[in-house]
Amino acid sequence: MPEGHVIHRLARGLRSTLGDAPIRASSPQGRFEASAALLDGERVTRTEAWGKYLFVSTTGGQILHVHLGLIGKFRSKDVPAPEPTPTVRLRLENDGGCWDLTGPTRCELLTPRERRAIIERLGPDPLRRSPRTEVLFERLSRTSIPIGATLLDQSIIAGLGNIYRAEVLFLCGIDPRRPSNRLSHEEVEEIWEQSVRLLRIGVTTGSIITTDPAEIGRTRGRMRPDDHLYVYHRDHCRRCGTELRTIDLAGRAITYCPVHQPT
DNA sequence: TACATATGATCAT
DNA sequence: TGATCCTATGTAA
Repeated sequence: MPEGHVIHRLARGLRSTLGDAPIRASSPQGRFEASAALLDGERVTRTEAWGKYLFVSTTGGQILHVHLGLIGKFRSKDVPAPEPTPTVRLRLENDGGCWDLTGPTRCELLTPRERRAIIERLGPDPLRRSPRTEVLFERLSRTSIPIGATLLDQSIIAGLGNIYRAEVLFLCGIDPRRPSNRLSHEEVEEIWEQSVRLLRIGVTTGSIITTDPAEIGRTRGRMRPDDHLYVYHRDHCRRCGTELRTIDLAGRAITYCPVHQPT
């Protein structure tokens, strides 16, 4: 489930379980064997997430870069760890924990320069402090590409994926087809604030939850998955029941509510 | 069994 | 815009 919140959780999880002890690194699948050998015996010094990009630095100066893509997973296993499945590209483990990476779109060792190049081409990450709405507004104001498409562009805002883009636009009441440069300053601010809020909930809970429990009136106890979202992958609006519309933007399907997101 | 699908990005045309 | 990469899961045949 890789949108930005997952990567930030991974950064924390890897750091806290692997701690400062030397790690064993291996590539049961074989495609990362030579690089894994360079990580083997090192200690993790830093883990960081920038949008959906994960970096793990080690004492020996290695920088591991992982991007999960659409189907990648970095799973935590209890130690002592079970035999890895044949698809595990990379296993990192020590007495504190074990992590199995499968299906990544990127798994590579980078130089500091290469790492910097990746980070520099990313837009502001709502889960980080630094740049804020001004940067986002400036970038959106330069293009007439629909806002539903630009929110997926990691060089404009880093960390949102196909679920968050649909839910953020719903909560902001913005039609995804609207040209990016026709958003008001206030609307861009709200997009940023909602992104920050929702991604933080994602980091805390591990799930993408955008609905307000008070509104949904969840039947006491835990929410059902069907209660988590307003529009993504739904047929009818979770708020008003209206039949939703689905269009293609930036090569992916986005669903919106014609009532709450008027043209 | 086989196929469709998925919370992504890149590269070729 | 389309093809491609990578894996796991659910549904259809």
